[in-house]
Amino acid sequence: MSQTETKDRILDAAEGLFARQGYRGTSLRALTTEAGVNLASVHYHFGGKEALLKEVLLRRLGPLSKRRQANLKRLRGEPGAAAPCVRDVLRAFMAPTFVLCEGLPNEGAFSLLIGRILAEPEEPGRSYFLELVRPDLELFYACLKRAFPALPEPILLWRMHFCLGAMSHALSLRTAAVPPGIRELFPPAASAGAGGHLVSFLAAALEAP
Amino acid sequence: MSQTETKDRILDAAEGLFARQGYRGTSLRALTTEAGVNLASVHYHFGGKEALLKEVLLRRLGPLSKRRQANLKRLRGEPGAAAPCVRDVLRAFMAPTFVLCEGLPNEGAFSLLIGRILAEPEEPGRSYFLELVRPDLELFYACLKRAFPALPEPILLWRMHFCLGAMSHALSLRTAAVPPGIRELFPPAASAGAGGHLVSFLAAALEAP
DNA sequence: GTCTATAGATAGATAGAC
DNA sequence: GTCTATCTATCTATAGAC
Repeated sequence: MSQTETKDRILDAAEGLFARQGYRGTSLRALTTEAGVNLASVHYHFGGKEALLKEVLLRRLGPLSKRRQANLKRLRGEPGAAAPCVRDVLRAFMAPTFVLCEGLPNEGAFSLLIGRILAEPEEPGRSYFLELVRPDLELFYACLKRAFPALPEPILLWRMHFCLGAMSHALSLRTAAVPPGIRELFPPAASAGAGGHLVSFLAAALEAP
Repeated sequence: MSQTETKDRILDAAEGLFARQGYRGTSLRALTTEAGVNLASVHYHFGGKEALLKEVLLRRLGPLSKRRQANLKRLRGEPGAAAPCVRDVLRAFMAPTFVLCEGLPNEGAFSLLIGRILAEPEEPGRSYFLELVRPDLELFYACLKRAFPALPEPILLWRMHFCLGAMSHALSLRTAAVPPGIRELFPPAASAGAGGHLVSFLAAALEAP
C-alpha cells in the first residue's frame, strides 16, 4: 500500500468515526481496524491522535476557507462601492460549505464533526478549528456590516451568531447520521435543498426591524 | 452529610463537568473530587455513570417541559379559535428555557450541556433527552402550523429546525464557558437580552415568503 | 452510608523485529 | 513502512471493612 493511500484511509476513517462517536469516543484501535491499517501507522504517519484530528480538519477547511475568502472579498469590494445584497452575503459564506459537504463520499460526516466541535468548548482541536475559520468569520461580519450599516453592532453580532447556529443545525440534519428520534420528525422531503431554504429564512431574519 | 445534600452535590458537579468536558471526558474520579464526595457514592446513590447523566437531565428538563407544555397548550387553544401570533408561539417555547438557564447558579452549564447533546448523535443520554423533549417539539410544531396554515409542511419543518439551531447557539453563547476565540468576537454587551433578540430575529424569518 | 482497595477492561504510545 | 508485543496509565465498577 502506498504512503498516501494509507494516510488517506486513516483520514477517511477518522473523519467518519470522530463525527459519529466523537474524538474521545473513538479509540485508535477501532479507527485503524475500520481503515484496514495497522495500529502503529497512525503514530508513524501523523505522530499521534491529536495531530491526526488536526489533519482531518485541515484537509477540508483549507480549500473551504479559500473559496469563502474569495467570495466574500469580492463582495466587500472597494471602500466606496455600493452595499452588497443580503442574500449574496449569505450565499458567499454558506454556499461553499453546503457544496463541499454534498460532494463528499461519506455523506455529511464532516459537517457533523464541525457541529460537534462548535458545541464542545474544551475538546482538543477546537482552538485549531477557530484559528482556521476566524478569518472567514471576520470577513463575513465585515460584509454584513456593509449590508446593514445602520444596525447597532451588538444586534448585528447576535444576528450573525443566530445565522451560524441555524447553519450548523441545517448541516447536521443533512447527514446520514441524523439520530433516530429527530429523523422521524423530519420527512425525507425536507432533507434536500437545505441551503436554499436557509438563505431565504436568514435573509428575512436579518432584515427584521 | 445528608443523603439529599450528597446527591445534589454530585448532580451539580456532574452538570458542570459534563457540560464543559463532555460525558466521556469526565471521569468519576474528577467528578467526585469536585463534588467533595467519595468515589463510590455515585454508584450507591445513582447506580452508575449513565444513570447519573439521566438524573442530571431530568432534574432540569422535567420542570422546563411542564412550563412549555402549559404555555403551548394555552396557545394552541380550541380547534375553531383564531391563529396564534408568531411571536407568542416563539416566546411560549423559548422563554422558559432562557428563564431557567438564567436562574441557575452555575451560569449556563445546563444550556451548554444541551447544546452538546444536540450535536452528538451517539452519545449516551441522547435518546433519553429526546424522549423528554419530544412532546414539547410536537406541540411547538402544532402551534407553528396553526400560525402558518398556508406554508408547505417540509418548509415549515425546516424553519422550525433553523429556529432550534439558532436557539441552541444563543444558549451556548450566554454561558460562562464560551471558549476563547469566540468570546472575543462578541462584546460583553451582546451577552444580555439574547432571548428578546432571538424572538425578533426568528419571527421575521418565519414570516419570509 | 461512607470509605479503601482492587478487580477487570481498555486507552495511547512505543520499542524493536522484519 | 509495516507489524507484533508490550508498557504505563486510567477508566468504571464492585466487594467488603467500618
